[in-house]
Amino acid sequence: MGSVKLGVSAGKLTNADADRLRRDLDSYMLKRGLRSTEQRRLIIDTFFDVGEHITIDSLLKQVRSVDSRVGYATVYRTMKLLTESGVVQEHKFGDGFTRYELSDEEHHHDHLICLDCGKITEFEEPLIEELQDRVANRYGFHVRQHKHELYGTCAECQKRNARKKKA
Amino acid sequence: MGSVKLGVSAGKLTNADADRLRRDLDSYMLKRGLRSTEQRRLIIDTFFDVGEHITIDSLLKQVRSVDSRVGYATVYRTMKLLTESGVVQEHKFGDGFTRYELSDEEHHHDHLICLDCGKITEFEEPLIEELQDRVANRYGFHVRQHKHELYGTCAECQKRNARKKKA
DNA sequence: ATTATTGCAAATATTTTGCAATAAC
DNA sequence: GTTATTGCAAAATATTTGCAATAAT
Repeated sequence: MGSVKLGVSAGKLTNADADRLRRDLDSYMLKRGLRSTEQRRLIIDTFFDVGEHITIDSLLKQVRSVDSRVGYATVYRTMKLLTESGVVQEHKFGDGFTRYELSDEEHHHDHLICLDCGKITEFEEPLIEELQDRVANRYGFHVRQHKHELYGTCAECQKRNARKKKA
Repeated sequence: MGSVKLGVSAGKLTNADADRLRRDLDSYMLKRGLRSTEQRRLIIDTFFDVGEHITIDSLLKQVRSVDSRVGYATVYRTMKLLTESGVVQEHKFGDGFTRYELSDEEHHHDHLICLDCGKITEFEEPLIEELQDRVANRYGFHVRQHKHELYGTCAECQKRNARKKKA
């Protein structure tokens, strides 16, 4: 809502990466004869601005602060479109809300999810990916996508909890 | 349904492990004054028999083949009880159904999920767990649980698909 | 002019819950 | 006898869909 908008960042991606994704999306839409509507542009722009792990609800709120008439089915449909185009990835971290983030093919990352405050942190660990491939090979399994999520308590919440205990 | 029942196995766990889990459950229920009803016994016995990655639907079907009057809310409530006691673990593999399996504290395992046939295979890889702990340490993150799932195509489905392509 | 898209409301699908009846302690 | 548990139906939750109106091509 009253949040500070930078209008520059798209999460941890560089502007060049974000631009590439936008071009990917354009060509995807062109190929299928999909149309560029006011709503889609607004939703997509808002998402690229806010990025990182946003929920439909939160995205809709931001979108409606600009155009209050946008329906939530449109947001769902637009995010589905983005997902199908490969430009964004869906995540379900178990709180019941689907979250979306821009794809980053170069640097695949996974997630730490704090069960206390909900904060989501990204991590990269190529060695894990390597071992994972080796495991898949053992079973002759062809990996198309994967999910590696650590659930627990983030550093800040641990500190906060320790303080609370003392008091 | 007409499936072969061994009446022995509880997935990959040994009988000793399964027995320990049952004792854990008993003491958990005793401590909280929870009651052993006919329905609960039936549901729990059926689950211990069938085990591994079963869904509520499938479990209810098996239970109803013995006692057709059991309601599905009872199955949900019983599985929630088992989960809260720590005896079973819930998994959501993304097909919309929650699956349950007996906890195995000794040998933690993760999953390969075939997107073609739905087969779920377990794997163990202590080195990944180790690296994972190291990652968590980097962030001062305290891991309480984790999820490592590889989605793709299993060996059999790859073969089957190759055959189909030829034909 | 054709047809993709929108917004609404209704439908889905899984899980949860309120409540009166029942059964375990 | 007290209170946890059951089964049913209704509610809750997130997402999807049918459809008439609208807008992009």
